[in-house]
Amino acid sequence: MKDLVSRCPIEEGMQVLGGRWPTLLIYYLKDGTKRFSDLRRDNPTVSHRILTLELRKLEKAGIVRRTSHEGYPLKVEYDLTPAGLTLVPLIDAIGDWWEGLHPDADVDGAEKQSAA
Amino acid sequence: MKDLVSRCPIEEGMQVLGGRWPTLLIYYLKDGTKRFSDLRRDNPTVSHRILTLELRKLEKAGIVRRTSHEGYPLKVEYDLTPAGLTLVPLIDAIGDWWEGLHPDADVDGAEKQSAA
DNA sequence: AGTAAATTACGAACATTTTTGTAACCGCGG
DNA sequence: CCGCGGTTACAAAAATGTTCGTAATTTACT
Repeated sequence: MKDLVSRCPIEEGMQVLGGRWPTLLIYYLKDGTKRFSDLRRDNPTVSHRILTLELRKLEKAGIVRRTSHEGYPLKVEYDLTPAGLTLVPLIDAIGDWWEGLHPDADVDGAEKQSAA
Repeated sequence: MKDLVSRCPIEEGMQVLGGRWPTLLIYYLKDGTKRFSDLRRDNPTVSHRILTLELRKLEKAGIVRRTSHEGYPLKVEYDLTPAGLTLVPLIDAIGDWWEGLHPDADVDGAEKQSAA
């Protein structure tokens, strides 16, 4: 997603939220403050480089806050900003919408038996 | 966005809506039925191949409906399904949220003079 | 006690994978 | 011969992953 093609706030917002990780990260941060390594452990499928990049992007967008503590061992904490918190119900709504549209359809192919 | 890392409906929904085009297309279709070439003209920055792909993805997701008319010259019409229509206010909400978070901040670098 | 190794949170270089674009082609009618 | 609405093959670009290195402190081991 290199650049925008319009000045639509929807497009701008989706550029930040659009990828695979942003909503996931927001969801993990919903539970409260997390350290970088916590987030790494929470979703091991994201590389630390991308995790860093995504967190920075969310930080720059004003969705998460990064708090770097001085001492050693290093400690950096991430949590949602107030704006990030207000976003949560909105992406929740999209989840609900999707769930209503595709009721319990498993996209991946697991759990084939529905009525046992 | 190759595959999902969770069975979260939010992630599944975002996988469909996530790119640059889906929300744009939904917005153009909000105005009513459009032909393929209309959509091409509406956003000339998308290649026709990707437009086809995106439209098909949205169709498969149940967001847009594709109606192929028989005769010649060819005529294919696209419009939002009821589910697609219910989605509109949700992505609107995201746009509003973003706008509230970044009030008239131009992300691109244009109109530098704010207080003339 | 002294040294190697792990942890912590990254940054940078390079490799791979995924996405998007380009160009050509299709059948057919105006 | 172009336009409609695509599809296919190939090419470019973008996203993501992998690996190595950093600074300082704790832990592990001998």
